[in-house]
Amino acid sequence: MKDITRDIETAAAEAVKEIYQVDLSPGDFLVTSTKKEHKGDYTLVTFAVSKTLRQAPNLIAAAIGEHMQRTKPWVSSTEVLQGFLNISLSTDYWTSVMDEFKANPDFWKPVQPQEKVLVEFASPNTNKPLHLGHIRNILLGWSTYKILSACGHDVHRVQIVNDRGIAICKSMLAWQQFGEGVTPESVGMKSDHFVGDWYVKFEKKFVEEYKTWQSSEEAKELFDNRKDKELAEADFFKAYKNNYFNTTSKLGKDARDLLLKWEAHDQDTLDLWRKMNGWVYNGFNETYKNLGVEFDKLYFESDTYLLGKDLIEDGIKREVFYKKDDGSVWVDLTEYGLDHKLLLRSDGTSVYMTQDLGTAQKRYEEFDAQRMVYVVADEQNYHFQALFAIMAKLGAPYAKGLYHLSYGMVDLPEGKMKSREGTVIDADDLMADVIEEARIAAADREMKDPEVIRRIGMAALKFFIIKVDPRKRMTFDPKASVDLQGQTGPYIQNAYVRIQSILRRAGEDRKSYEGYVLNEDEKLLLNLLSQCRHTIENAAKDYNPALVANYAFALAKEYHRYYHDIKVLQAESEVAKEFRLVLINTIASILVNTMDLLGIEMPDRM
RNA sequence: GGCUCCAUAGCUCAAUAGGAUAGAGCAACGGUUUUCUAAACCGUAGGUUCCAGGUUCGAGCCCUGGUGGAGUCACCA
Repeated sequence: MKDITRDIETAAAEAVKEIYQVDLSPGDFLVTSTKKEHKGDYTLVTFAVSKTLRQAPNLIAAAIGEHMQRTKPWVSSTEVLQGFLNISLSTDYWTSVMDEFKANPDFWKPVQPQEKVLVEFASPNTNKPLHLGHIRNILLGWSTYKILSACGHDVHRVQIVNDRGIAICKSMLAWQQFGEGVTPESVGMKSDHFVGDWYVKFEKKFVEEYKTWQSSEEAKELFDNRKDKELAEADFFKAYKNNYFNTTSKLGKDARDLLLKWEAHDQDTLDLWRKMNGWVYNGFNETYKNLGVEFDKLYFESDTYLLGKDLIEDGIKREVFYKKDDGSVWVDLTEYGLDHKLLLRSDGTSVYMTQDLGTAQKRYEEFDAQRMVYVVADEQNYHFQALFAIMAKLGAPYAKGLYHLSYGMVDLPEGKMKSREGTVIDADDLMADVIEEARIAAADREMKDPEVIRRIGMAALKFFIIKVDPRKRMTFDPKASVDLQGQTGPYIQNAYVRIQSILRRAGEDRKSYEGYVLNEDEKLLLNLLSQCRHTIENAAKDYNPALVANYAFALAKEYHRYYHDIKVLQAESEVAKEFRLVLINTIASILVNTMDLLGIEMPDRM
């Protein structure tokens, strides 16, 4: 497989060995694309090797350049600027690069020793429908799965569904008390939204109850006896809300009773729980389908929340963990720069961490994965540091392969999304909106195919989110997310569509392009194509799909310019036309493949 | 308050591993279509890369100190 950068590095190493009698490996050199304002295709940077070779960078560059020109027929000319050696490659070399791409349709895929990898993403709670934050999570998870698969790994997609706990009990209780037997069907509502509405209903009723209680003697007395006399009444009751829920509230007690009954396997409660969660899953599945994602295995918290206790027992025996007098179990993570973490409550029940330890172990046993990736928002950074540290301390064989793909929260132009203020953007609404915008934009165009319009709208949405570095917090501007021009998904789709249009007219018969002399734009495009593999490699190494997104955009941009300047079907010669047809066909294939890594589908016309 | 992360054009984002004169898009202004799809292309304008030091041939990137913002620091999940 041709690797231009590697060829240059190797040639440089050879030159250094002959001229300086010093052994350097190809990896010791830095090769970049030559800046547009200078002559040349690739640039060898010699500053770094200057010390080892004990010579000025410009002299080294000159010497290597001279040697390359003498010994490598594929180097047509070189030029030295300070420590930069700008190298121009011969036409033959460029043609041979095109030959290789043509002969190996998989040239863009990195080749890595296969590993078994688990990617966990989505992982919703079952009391509310999915929202914008889930979309970022799901796109990152899906794309990570795609990218790692392209690298040759065996990747499995899993999620853990938070299907138990007080939250779903609130929805259940509200439906039970105020629902009068309505169902999603009877009211004609998407079923996860239906359950979410009962959760909201509970909160509303609870706040009403709380407000009423605040004027009671009991509440007044509590407020008068507050520790901090400076505290205003509103602030006091805001802070006391949780306490009220757990101690005084009738609704709070009912909800907690429901949770206790669930834990005691009360049949009626389990039936209700199954019914409501079933509604939620139907709704989720529709959303996943619209997003174009699927999973290999679902873990349910109701199955896993008791896991991990034997790991804790084992840890205590081996004195990795310790037990306090009250019976609670802890681990000391100060050697990792962290704190002491609780693993079991004094009453012997689990906490979140316990469950995560158990789930990781279970997955490892089930999948035998070398790597497990958790796509979870950065608010849980500390949790995952602790989780991984505990695994390492336990000496788990898979500890080294654990990775937290941590991503920043999604903000709106007005600030944070807040469910209490109703500013959370719903996933289903959002998808419907972007598709509707695409439909409106297509109004004065010929294309009316709903499937194409769907792809365009979804491309706008997905690209807008996934082009941003996952680690960074991002601002989601609903207006900008439906843009179809500029640095967008549809812009890239359009580049692909333009190519398809040419290829349709060109017919099937392909002849030789031998002897064709490439222009500068074509070298640039080949150069970009050759970088695809490195880009995907880096994206896999860093778990960063944004790199692929930015690459696809750069390629589309370069192609749009080429399309504008260079004619293919009316080329100046037969060889030019033939070469260009192969070139644009390759570009189309890279565009469709890289976009597929992002979960974005291409239309053939738009 | 401790720890972690972030700060780049009016706005949203880029910038291989420390490499040349920090790039795109949007918004603004001007131009391009009898031509393979104008969801495109070209141009103009826009920067003390938060501040102050340091490291070196070279710093948006590394180090120190500050400023501003976010997250976290539950026998919550």
